[in-house]
Amino acid sequence: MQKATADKSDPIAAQLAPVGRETVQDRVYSELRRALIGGLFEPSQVLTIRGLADALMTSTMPVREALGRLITEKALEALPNRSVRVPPITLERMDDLLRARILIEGEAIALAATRMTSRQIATIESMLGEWDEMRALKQKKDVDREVTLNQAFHFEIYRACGSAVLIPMIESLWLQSGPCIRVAIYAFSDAGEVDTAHYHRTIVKAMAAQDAKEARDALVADISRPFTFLRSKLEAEAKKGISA
Amino acid sequence: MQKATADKSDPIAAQLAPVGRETVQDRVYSELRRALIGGLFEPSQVLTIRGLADALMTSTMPVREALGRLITEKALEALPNRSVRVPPITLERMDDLLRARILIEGEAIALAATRMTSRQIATIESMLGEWDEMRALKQKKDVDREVTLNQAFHFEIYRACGSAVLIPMIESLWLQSGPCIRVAIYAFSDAGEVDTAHYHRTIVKAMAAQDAKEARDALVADISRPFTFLRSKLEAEAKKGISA
DNA sequence: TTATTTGATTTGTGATCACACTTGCATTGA
DNA sequence: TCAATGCAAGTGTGATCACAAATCAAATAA
Repeated sequence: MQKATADKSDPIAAQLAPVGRETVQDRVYSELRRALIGGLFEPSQVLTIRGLADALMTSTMPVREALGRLITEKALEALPNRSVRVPPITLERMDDLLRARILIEGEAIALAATRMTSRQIATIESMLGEWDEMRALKQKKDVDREVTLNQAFHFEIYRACGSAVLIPMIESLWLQSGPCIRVAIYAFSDAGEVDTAHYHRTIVKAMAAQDAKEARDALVADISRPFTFLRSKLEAEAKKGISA
Repeated sequence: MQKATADKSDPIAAQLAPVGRETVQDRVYSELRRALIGGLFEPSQVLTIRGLADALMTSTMPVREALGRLITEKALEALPNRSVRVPPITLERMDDLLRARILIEGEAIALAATRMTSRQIATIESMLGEWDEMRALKQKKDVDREVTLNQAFHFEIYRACGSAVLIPMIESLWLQSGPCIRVAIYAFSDAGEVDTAHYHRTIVKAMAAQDAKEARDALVADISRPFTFLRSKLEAEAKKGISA
């Protein structure tokens, strides 16, 4: 029908952009999302529409829509000045985020534990090797790759939980805790060893055994670590910097 | 200049809208949000930007931003046609939503159980009276008022949980389950008695006793009811309407 | 009659413009 | 010297326009 005519009249153009031509607005949204999860923006940093539009080489229109969406996800914050910024880190907010993540991601991994196929388990198992590989040449602390790999590992599991409701909520939580995590990972690198691989190994073992409770506990230990670390760091700073 | 002259020439107008002039976009967003939670849109209904702009007496600009925000909250659905619609009801989605609501709202009420002030408990207790009052003159089934009152009751409790992370998630869940709930309440009204007040009374009793476990159980019973009812209704329809 | 094509209308998307408000800086006054 | 006023640049918001894609309808051909 209409599709047939389009195919007949211009099959080549249809081939070039066959399925879902992505809109500029989606591209901008994904870009900002990735930057936020990766912690490329600093907490309390203010973002301007025109500034981002220039940086992303587009007009203001897609940017303002993307910012609006990120604000509703609480990934950004709308100030009364009508300007938007990355939410600042506070101890209360960190505890709040961690509690929500334990609750929801814990539920997701428990669901996934009984649903993951051996194919999917093999996938996350293969990801463990990349940590060792990265540790081998760790003269350069590649924080970006750490963040990316960690994200891929977790969401490969969460996707298996089979809940179209929980997964977007987890994405929103990662978006909100992104800036904190980046700060924590930097602090980690200074402090000592990055033993993410160990925690992930424990998770994989539990998933392979289809042990939901064990998997949940291992996950809680994994995601709590950067938060508790950053918490002690912030408390120490607050103690010595009360004057500020 | 333009501002100074405006302020000097018309200080009274400045008084009338002094503090937070709300943007049109926020008004549109709130409006659509209320309509969705209240179930004023039917599942699978498609919404057009220009149509809503006309209905809300504004241009397309605020509407498209509001729609974008609602899509990221999964309150609306973006079709590959680039048109948006209210997500259709499926059994899988209903179960998914109910599980998430039990998980998150259950946690919120458990937190609130230990934090509610006697002032807040008095508030929700006073809300019980409104149910009786409404039942007294229930010749006309006022679904809108039921929805509003139910929402006010629950969120008065959730607000007390003290989590700036959980509450937006609960709002998102209500947004997503709004269309289902409306259908369920209509079915309720046909089927028989609306005994929401009984469930709410049990909740208030648990909150007054600061019994987190009891409160969670009572809440689960309350929010599960419309879902299980609608579920059986949908299953019956699916059984007899396989041909369709 | 039915299927196909073609043209008109509708719709989303992106860009641009106009306006109001905020912010920051410089000039002016005490 | 310091505070206050006034001006200018910057920013968000809303409206409008231009364009491409989709949808619908009528007309035509098989």
